[in-house]
Amino acid sequence: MRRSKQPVVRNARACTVCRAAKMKCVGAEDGERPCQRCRRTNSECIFEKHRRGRKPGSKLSEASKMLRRLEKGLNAAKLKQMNETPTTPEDGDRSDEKFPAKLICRENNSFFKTILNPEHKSPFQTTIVPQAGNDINHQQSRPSSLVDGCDDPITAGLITEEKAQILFDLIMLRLNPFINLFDPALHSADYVRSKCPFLFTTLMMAGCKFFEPSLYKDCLRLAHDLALCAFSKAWKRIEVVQAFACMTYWREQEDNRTWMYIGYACRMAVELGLNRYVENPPPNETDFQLRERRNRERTYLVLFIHDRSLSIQTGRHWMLPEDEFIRHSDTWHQRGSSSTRCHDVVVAAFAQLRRTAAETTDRLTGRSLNSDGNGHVDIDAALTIANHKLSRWWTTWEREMQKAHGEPFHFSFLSFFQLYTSLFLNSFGVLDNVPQANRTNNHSRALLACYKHAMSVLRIASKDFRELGVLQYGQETATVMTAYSAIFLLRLLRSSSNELPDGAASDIYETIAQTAEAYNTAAQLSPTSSTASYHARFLLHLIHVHRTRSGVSQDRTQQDVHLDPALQGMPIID
DNA sequence: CTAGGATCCGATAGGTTGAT
DNA sequence: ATCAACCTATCGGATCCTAG
Repeated sequence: MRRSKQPVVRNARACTVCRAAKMKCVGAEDGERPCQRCRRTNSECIFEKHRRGRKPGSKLSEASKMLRRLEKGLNAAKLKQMNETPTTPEDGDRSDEKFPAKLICRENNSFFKTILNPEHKSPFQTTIVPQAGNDINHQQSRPSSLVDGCDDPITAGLITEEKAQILFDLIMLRLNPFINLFDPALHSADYVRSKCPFLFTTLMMAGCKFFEPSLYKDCLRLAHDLALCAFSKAWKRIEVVQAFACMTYWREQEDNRTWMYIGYACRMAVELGLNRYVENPPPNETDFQLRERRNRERTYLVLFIHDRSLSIQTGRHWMLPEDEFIRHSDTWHQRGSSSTRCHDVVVAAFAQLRRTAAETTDRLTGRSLNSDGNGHVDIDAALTIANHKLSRWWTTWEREMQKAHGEPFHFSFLSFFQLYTSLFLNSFGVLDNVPQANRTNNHSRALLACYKHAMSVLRIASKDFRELGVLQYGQETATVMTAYSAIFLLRLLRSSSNELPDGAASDIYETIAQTAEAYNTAAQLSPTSSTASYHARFLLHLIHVHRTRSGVSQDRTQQDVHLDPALQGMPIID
């Protein structure tokens, strides 16, 4: 094209409005005034940080690399090499202390390496290579009940329609409050089944995990078959996005496809335009259309939240940007039909919580534009702002939840995530490598905040959730949060016990033990789900190792390091 | 060097206005 | 009502840009 003639020094930036309009963005060069288009249309002229360049661990690029290798006949050699190379989280350099995955992996590298581990090769990657270039669009409106030779639990004869109804109700009642992805008024068993057998099967699988253990294994197999089918046939619809998300919420330890599933779901969500922001919904929209639109929006928000949580847990870069839709999500819960749903309040609240967390993390790790340009990061200032925002967040969302007539669970749930976020962010202010003599007031303020928040996280799990009888239904994220809190507390005890309040040591031990006990009780309630009992043993193991290391006997430490509660079938202490 | 996101040209659809 | 002229929004796709 003619543009290639001279170097065209253009600003290389377009505001969100021009970007959406795909038009040249002129008139905002000074960074002060809005651009011509925004001035004309009277819209907010916002410039976002660009996201160009390859993303770390891009699955698509892996797939196309794989294709090339196959073409060149190097397939065998490369596969062999891959099998020999152990999976290593690649970015060892960046703010190593702060991401839960890194902390948890060091404390106990066998239990969590599967939960959080990013990179294991999935069978899909090697067996199914997406057909690059082949047309995408004609699969759009599929699947109906028995597609492509894949059964759902009903056609497979595992579950009767009546039982499916009951399971569905239980899922909506017990599991949905943790993920807030579904609208029971829209998502009936029939609706989901007619829309997408993959989602239907995935939900049945989750339901069986807790309420019909004898069928769990079979349903899980069907769900995996359908996931494979969804990959290979490139099904593209919102229910597939939801199904992939659901595949990760209550997964087993040995299943390490979280990143791949969520990555795929995020990509599809964007391709489907689930994040399309409509300021004014069409005037003649029926209630059903409204629910379907809200369903799309909710799915995107839930994915955004999940994506950011994973990013914080693992230190990987997030996939979904903070776009216009997300920026307007603080009132999303109010834009439903008549009365506000508590579930929607949770979704809107969490989206804001993630925004604050992301913004602060960027600032703390120096990725933000706001740091002073010399690479210096003012941790204390960033934490002051963050803590202020977090307490405002709580005031706002406690009130919104009251307006929506939330139940005790909803308040505990909001608090659980807020406290964890506070813990995570304030942990940036607790620097182990600074000698105690050089530590400042800010340091001990952050340290005490972490102590308080971590204890509260564990108490919500061990008291509130336990008393409500819902601990076992919590998704993986909740387990990771309690693990991180416990590990963090024990680390504080080891490195800074003299800065903690009196009796902190016994309080910490007791609280972790109570959490373990609560998980143990939860485990009895859902016998096929190994997650809760593994987690209980993991927590007890932490205390045990900590006591052994810091206490009298040190001759068993070597052995303890290799003791893995996830693999050993025995209780660790009494 | 490459993948994939950003930019924005240019074609076009659809709306508005004024002359007939 | 019909039509031309003009205006604006939309979006496919060529090209540019940047991180891995």
